[in-house]
Amino acid sequence: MNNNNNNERVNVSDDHHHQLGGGGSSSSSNNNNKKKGEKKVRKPRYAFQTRSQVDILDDGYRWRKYGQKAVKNNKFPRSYYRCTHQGCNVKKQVQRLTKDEGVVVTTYEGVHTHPIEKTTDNFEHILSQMQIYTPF
DNA sequence: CGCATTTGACCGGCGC
DNA sequence: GCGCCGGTCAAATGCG
Repeated sequence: MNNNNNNERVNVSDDHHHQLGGGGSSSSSNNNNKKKGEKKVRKPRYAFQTRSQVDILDDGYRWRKYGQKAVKNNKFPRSYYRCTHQGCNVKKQVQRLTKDEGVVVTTYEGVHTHPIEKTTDNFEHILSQMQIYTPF
């Protein structure tokens, strides 16, 4: 997010005709790869397994869905959410189990840099049944 | 009027 | 080298 409306992507061909992915643009002279030497900020990944009927679990933060794609392993599509807070680049991934439609796997990436907005009573109930998997 | 949500397209990496 | 998979962005629309 961040402001700045100058978000124009350098499109060599302005063709807005549908083009198959992959082909088309590319093969251009690129070079400027300004990379900010950030410290190795490792983003821990936390996976929570919860039993819920809806994908939208309010854990007290604001989430904005930014994509939805179906994986081959799962019959249901995967939902991608992102925290809409300033400086809070936390990503959330929700996936439903094919075998158990009532089971939802929520994977959190990163850590929140701001206090919780609110604590949902339901959220506490979810915490009670949710199991945390931390492979890192 | 603002923002969150939705869909499509595209890119990038990896496998074969 | 190309194909497939997975992931993210981007614009438009609807709702509050």
